[in-house]
Amino acid sequence: MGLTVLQSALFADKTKHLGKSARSRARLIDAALAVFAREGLEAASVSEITREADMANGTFYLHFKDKGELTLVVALSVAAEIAREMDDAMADIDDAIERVSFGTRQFIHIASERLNWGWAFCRAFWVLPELRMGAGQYLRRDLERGVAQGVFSIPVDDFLVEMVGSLVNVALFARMNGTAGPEAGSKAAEMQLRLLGVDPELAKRVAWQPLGGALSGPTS
Amino acid sequence: MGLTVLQSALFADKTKHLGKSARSRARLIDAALAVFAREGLEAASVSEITREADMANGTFYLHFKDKGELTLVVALSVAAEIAREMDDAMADIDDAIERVSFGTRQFIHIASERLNWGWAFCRAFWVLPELRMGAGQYLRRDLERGVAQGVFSIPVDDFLVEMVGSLVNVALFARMNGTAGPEAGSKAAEMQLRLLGVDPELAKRVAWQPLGGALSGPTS
Amino acid sequence: MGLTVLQSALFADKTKHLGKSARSRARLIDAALAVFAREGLEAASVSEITREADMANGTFYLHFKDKGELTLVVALSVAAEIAREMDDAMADIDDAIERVSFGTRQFIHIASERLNWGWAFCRAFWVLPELRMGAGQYLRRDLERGVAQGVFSIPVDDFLVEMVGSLVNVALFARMNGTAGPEAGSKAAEMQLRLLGVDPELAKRVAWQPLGGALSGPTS
Amino acid sequence: MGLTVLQSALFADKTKHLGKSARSRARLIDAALAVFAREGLEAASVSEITREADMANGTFYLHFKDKGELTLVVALSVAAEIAREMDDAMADIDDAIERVSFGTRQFIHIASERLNWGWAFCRAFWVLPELRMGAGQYLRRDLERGVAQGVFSIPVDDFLVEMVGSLVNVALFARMNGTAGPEAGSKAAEMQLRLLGVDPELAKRVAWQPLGGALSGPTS
DNA sequence: CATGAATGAGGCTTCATTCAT
DNA sequence: TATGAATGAAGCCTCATTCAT
Repeated sequence: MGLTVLQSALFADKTKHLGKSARSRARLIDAALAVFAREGLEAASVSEITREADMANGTFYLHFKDKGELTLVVALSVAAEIAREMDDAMADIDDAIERVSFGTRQFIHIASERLNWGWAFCRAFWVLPELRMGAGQYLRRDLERGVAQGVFSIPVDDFLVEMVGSLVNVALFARMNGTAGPEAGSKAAEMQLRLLGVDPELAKRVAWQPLGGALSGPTS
Repeated sequence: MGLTVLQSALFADKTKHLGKSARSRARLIDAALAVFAREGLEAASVSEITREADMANGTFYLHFKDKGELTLVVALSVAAEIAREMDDAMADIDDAIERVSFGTRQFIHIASERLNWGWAFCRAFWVLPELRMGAGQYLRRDLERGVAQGVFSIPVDDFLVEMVGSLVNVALFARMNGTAGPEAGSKAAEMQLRLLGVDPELAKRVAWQPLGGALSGPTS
Repeated sequence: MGLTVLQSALFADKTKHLGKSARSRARLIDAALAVFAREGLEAASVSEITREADMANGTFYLHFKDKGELTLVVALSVAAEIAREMDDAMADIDDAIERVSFGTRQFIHIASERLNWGWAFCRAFWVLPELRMGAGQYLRRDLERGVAQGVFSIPVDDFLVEMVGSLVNVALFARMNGTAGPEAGSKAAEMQLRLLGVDPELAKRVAWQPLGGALSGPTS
Repeated sequence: MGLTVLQSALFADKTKHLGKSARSRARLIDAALAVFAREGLEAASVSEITREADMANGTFYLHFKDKGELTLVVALSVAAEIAREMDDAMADIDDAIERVSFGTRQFIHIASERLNWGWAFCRAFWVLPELRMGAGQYLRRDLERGVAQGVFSIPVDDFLVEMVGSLVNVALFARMNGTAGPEAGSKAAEMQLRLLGVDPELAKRVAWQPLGGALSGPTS
């Protein structure tokens, strides 16, 4: 299960039925993802993105007001897509402990497997508050669920969400780096659960249990 | 105790007795800190830094080979200075739990109190591996101490160090943001200790106990 | 027949039928020629060239990777154009003595008559080995022809080619200087022939004979 | 007899008896020679020259008004020194043919043997009219002598001097390049003599005869 | 005389953005 | 819609020269 599952045109593929304009826009988003992943948000230039998308330089501004707008759109598109996939996969998990564990592992899995997403996400995370907010929404609900279920022993507030959420991003970063292997997700999940007050034994058990068919699921 | 304690020329102040060149260099470091804090590492331009330092553009290159060299020097200078101060303050703490707690709180305290240091550190953290490494060294020793003392129940490896370390940076970030108030340090420390396996009650007690005279120490 | 036959846009003129981009590129080449002629290769700055071409600074890099690339392109364009014209004019000259004489005279004539070419060539000659090589190819063939015809009494090698070739450049230089008048070509040709072993009387006769209609040829 | 006879401080050595100022000046000239030889006239920067001379940057302007002044002084110093040595060596040669041959061979020999002189001379030759003039003076006298002796069959004028003189420089250039070996001097001399009207057989004999003790003379 | 820090103009290059086609 | 040439501000860096010590 390597990192190099080739998979281009993630967003463009979904717009075959839409107008030409929407398709161009999607192609730009895909290209931007690739370039962001390669070079980072600031280092990516509009011309490189359009070159990657096989378009003329000026076409960019028909679809986006700004480089900044593109950045946002790309990040949120990725986040939304990941969220959608995860919602699907997690729809019938009730236990907050399992949800947090599965969510973290699954997220890291998806992001690192999907070409360009992992890096793009890492690169954008600390720069785009919108991204952190968006991701935080999901996490927060599970944390609150855990408190309600009496399994997390720590009050949920923005700060907690940021801290627990950042652990996911840091683990993803290590994964992309090569600093950490495929076990990064489990390790991160275990740490989160310990932090949240789950018994260490249980945390380890849940975080390292096989992910089930979900893994091979909607990876595209 | 707000964030706006005016305090310019942190490094320049220490070089009054040195040659003119060293003083100019220090002025550049201070100016860079200010600009990094305002705009981030990449967005800071040499001309803006020299303008901030009231120098001619070319003077910069008398003191640094490169913008990259400056970046490194600034980050490591700050890190070294913080490390020095913290070493002093922590010299006689033996208990690993206390060390981790005190270290985290004190670090956030110092960095957020010193004009520009907090932001500069946050901005540099994810961009400069050297910085993460350097900070990690210190943390790792305390984690290993905790394992040796039998108070931390999780094996120490690079990944753990990165994760626990990142919590400090994330908390500092929230502090600088205004997302978190002065209690950020205690909150972060408490979470770290929980993650490491310290009993939640103990973690809370240690993380929130008064910091002692250290706080009023060398904050400037 | 002075040196100041106004004649701008030598390359641009030939591209009226091509795309806008090619025309801009040609304008840059013409401008570069002018600036090279005025200031020399190294002293010419991109901004001065674009100013001469009435373009924005950045436009330059749409057409050339580099100042170096431009330099080469300009030198080789000129050389190629001169070579083309000379090939045309010399196609039906068989006698090596006449070829060398005519080539030298014609070259100096063309280069000194065409606005900027003379100086640009002189300025580039010692700096661009590619230019010396290219010019050397042509000369060498005529030298070898002369040996084959039994009229040149000196073995042809790289060194000889460089020496004989440099005489052309030196004469052109003197012509541009104003040190030498329009007779520079004949004088240079005569010296070359003497050097090559042609009888002095014959050398003088050939080198000074009227150039025929060629002179009034494609000087534009 | 390689090109790498180490020989630093050519001018500085002669000023031991002079004031400190004169010695510094001479050190700068030597340093400039080295840098010119390494990088060319325009590429040499004042700071590199002073660094080579182990002096402070500003000291330069105590000794020279300008970078341009230095350039001139360096070139003329070298020329004067070479001329002095050659005058010595040629004092008792009467025959113009021998003088031209010996002069050319000896000049190339000295310049290519003396560390830095060869390159510096080549690099300066086309840029400094003063240098060409100076060298031309000497050559002209021998050419006129040859005409007077009835051995050169071509009228002496500025143009001839430039052409014959340039052959020396071109040969030196090829020598420095590595394009030509130690025989460059003889080859060049032979060509000059042929050009001047000397019988090819005689030209060859004279140009290739052993140089005599002169060679081992003042080469350092 | 000498030092070496400082200056600031100017060179090369990139890039977000506009605009005529 | 799309193109791609053009723009010009801005970034990094070098270097001849000046000046306080």
